[in-house]
Amino acid sequence: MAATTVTPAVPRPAARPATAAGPAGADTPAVPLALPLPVLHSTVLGWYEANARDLPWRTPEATPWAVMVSEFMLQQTPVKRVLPVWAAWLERWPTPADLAAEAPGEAVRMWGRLGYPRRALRLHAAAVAITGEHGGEVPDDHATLLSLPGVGEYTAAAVASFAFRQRHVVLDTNVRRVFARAVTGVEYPAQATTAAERRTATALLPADTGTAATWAVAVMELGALVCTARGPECGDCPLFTACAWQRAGCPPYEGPARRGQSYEGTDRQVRGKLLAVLRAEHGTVEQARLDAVWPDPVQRARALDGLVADGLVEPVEQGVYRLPQ
DNA sequence: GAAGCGTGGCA
DNA sequence: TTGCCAAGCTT
Repeated sequence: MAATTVTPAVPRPAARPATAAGPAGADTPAVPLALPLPVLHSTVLGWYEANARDLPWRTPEATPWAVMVSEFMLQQTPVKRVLPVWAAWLERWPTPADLAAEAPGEAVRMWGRLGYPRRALRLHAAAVAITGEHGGEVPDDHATLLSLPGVGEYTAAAVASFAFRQRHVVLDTNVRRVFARAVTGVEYPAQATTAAERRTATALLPADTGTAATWAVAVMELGALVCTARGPECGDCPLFTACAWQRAGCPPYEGPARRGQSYEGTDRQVRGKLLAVLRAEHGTVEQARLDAVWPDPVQRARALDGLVADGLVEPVEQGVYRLPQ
């Protein structure tokens, strides 16, 4: 990093637009901020050093497996709810082989109420693959990580970056929002990740490997703590004066309506209720117990069929079910 | 590319 | 209260 002192205050940028698409438009990488790259890096990294949360999966003692478990659990679930389950999970299954030796249903049970229990099944399947095909060690390269069940582009980059300190573009919802505001000048990113976003993130990634790894987690943390979806704390933001959205006067979001996920009355809700019964029961469960959770028999049957199809529930005999063995 | 997939907290 | 959001992945 440059010898310049890391100060919270950012030099006041020139009076030209913060973002300038190149002459060729969308195919040209956006010019990142009205801020030299080294200054941007030291500003965000300095902020991170002073404000990062002490999360257990960020400690030096955290194994790659511990990092990977945290990434699975954090897919769409807030940190606060993940913390206790993560700790219990790693106490019980300190290595992939420990989990792989158990029935998948035990993973579903331990998952508790984190939501999206298919993640538990995929984490178990990933542990089986790691144990059987990778010598019991979490793979350290992006492509191999990507081949594991439940590991997509984000998770592969996150594990490679956080657990193995590699240099990868880590694009999650936090990072996308920070760049949407600071670089592009809009309140929210598009629904799906675009090539332009990836170019921007690539252009901003520090060249040094170790610095890049810290940068990735630092930008995520900024999005999680300051540049939040609702009620961002712009007054506390290290990028306040450089932020394109701020300089544009914080224009409200204008894109298509962000899809709200309805829940009440959906199959998802029924699946959740059915699985809650199965999780609480350590043996088999009779049909009548399941029938009690939802009045509509058609929807109930559809939800149960879906759970069976997903491998989250195992039919034992006619009218008897259990978590998968 | 859009839809489906849990759950809880907060404004 | 209701709607929105939370370190996405799979089909």
